[in-house]
Amino acid sequence: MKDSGSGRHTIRDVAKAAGVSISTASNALNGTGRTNAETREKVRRIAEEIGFRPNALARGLLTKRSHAIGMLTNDTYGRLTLPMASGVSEVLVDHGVSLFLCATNNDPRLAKLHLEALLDRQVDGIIFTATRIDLEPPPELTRLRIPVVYVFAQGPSHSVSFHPDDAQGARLAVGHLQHLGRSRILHITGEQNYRAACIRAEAYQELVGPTAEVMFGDWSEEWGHAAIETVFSRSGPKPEAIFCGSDEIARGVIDALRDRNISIPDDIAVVGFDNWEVVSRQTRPPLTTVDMELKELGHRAGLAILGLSKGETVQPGVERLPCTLVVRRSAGQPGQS
Amino acid sequence: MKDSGSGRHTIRDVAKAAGVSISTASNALNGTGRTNAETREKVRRIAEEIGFRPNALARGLLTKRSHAIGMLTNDTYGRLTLPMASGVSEVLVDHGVSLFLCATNNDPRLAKLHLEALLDRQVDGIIFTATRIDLEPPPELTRLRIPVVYVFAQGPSHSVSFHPDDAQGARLAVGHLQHLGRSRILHITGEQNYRAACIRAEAYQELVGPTAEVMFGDWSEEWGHAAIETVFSRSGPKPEAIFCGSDEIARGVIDALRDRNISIPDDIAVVGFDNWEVVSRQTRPPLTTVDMELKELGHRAGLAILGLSKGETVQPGVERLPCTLVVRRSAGQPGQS
DNA sequence: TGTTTTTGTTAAAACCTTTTAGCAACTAAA
DNA sequence: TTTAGTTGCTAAAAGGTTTTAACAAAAACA
Repeated sequence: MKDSGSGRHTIRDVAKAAGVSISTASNALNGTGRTNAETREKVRRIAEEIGFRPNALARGLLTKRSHAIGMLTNDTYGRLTLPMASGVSEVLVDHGVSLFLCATNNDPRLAKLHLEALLDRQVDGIIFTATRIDLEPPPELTRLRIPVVYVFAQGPSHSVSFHPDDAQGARLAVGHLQHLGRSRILHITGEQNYRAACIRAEAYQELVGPTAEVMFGDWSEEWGHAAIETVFSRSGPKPEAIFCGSDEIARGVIDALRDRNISIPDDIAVVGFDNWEVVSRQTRPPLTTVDMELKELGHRAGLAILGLSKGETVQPGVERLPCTLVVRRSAGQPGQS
Repeated sequence: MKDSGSGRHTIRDVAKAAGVSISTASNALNGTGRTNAETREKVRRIAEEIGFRPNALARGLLTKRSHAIGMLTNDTYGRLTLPMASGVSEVLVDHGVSLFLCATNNDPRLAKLHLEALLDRQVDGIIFTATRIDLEPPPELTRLRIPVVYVFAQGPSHSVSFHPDDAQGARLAVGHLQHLGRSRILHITGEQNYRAACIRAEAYQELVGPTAEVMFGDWSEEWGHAAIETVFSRSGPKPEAIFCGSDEIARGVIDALRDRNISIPDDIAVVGFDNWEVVSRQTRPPLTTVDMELKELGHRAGLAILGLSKGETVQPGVERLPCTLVVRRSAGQPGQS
């Protein structure tokens, strides 16, 4: 079975080898139209034999579905979007859909360039991702004729978006601490211009009540250190527990507490947020933290964009997916409530 | 200018509006064939006006160049491949080429699925990435008619691949330590079945001579701790400096040394490898470490696959890109040699 | 003036597939 | 035996672009 010119076999080769017309071959392979069972089998066998695979470009051109979707991500492959993207990819590949990855580096010019390229390629849909709240999604996105799904990001009012349930996650963490009998609970978290930080802080305040105190800073380990410095350089009662806005912050907090010979969790219990294992597994003691189930988030977003691109309707609005609590040793033992 | 059916404008719309034939429009837009300067301008102006953009599927179908390349990556978005991928993407987008991201999760079935999808889409080339040495690239890769570039991974003998120059990076680190007057230098590194680990270890041994000692383990912070435990639980002279195979290991090492009240860098100087800023910036003291210039690596790989896909020839073999040393405080002050 | 060259334009083919409409042959009903 | 319906197959159109070959008109040459 010799190559004909360009390389890959076309459906024409299959048809010729099977002694049928191109249309029959197509029908047989796709199970469309009317075909004799016998010829159908024959065509399929031959296609298999010569390793025929349909040209996705030609197919897409005709059917107007490219079976590709684009993902625009503004942070350069942060640890949030990537496990999520992996979840998206998992879902898509099972449906024969491929994923274009576009990193925009927060550069609007680049975002536009990527978006145009995606449209030129006739992608069936776009997933837009951004963690910062102060960066608006490009307004062109709302005027597209293809579906858009937002993850971590706020789309326009009638759009479809997926977020971790930050409030529920915060309640999980705080509730766990309260259940351990701690009542003076401090919240050390990241930048206030991240919506997630605010939502978590609010849920925390609601649960803790008047003694609640939120310290905003940035998302770094350093800030965790600095915050502890502040707390211990001022007078007044010290907290019995600290709920941190990220695992990195928690790591800084834990290190700073250890420097002060404060026992964790006996003197102060600590809970993080992210379950970024490379951090949460390595703190001493290992960190009890909130897992945002990023992969599942990706699954859901993938299924949504897949459905939308097929013309199915998907419940619009913000869907918030539940977080889970991963109990390690920085706040109560697994077995001890 | 009304939408015609499916949505986007076609070159037919441009031609009609400009009062010329489709071929003239195409020639004018692409600068091919012979066209009167005046008509050329007119066509271009009109195309701009109505926002015409050529359908990449149709173009690709005809020209046999899809202007897309695929990236097969076996580790689920590790911190090595991703900055690299970002570099690839940067180069590609400037040439109007898009990137398919395929995460294979070390699953050969998934790898095959992704590879087939990429071929169906007529990608112009493939970048294959894998950090583990014990996992062979799928053998199908060598039989493709499109170019393949390997990064971090070993391709077949006559293929094109890019690696960080691990040996040079190791020499940079060890040389720096020696320059600071340290001679008893220990090397604590990761798994022996990573080629990078072996190369670095060898370069280290060559430079340090008979007193060299390599401790293989895994790539975790925990192993850094454990290694120090071992070193200090046995008799004999202690090292004056430690060259670590990764920043994570270095972090474990530094923490363990601090626990023992050993001053860094005065008693023992420490150098890492990776410059993973989220780690290296946060150790106390901040970590002097080797940067593999991953983005640059991506640039080079992107340019290579781009050139190859245009039919240019690219020097085959393994190209190793120089690492740089980032001097922080864990091994000598910047100003003090 | 007649011949060749150059210039600007275009119709048509090609890329590979899916889908529509139609054709022939056969079967079932009248 | 005619009519209607079914079955299996195929030619042709369509999708949007690039490219080839051809054509007319104008320009250059003899």
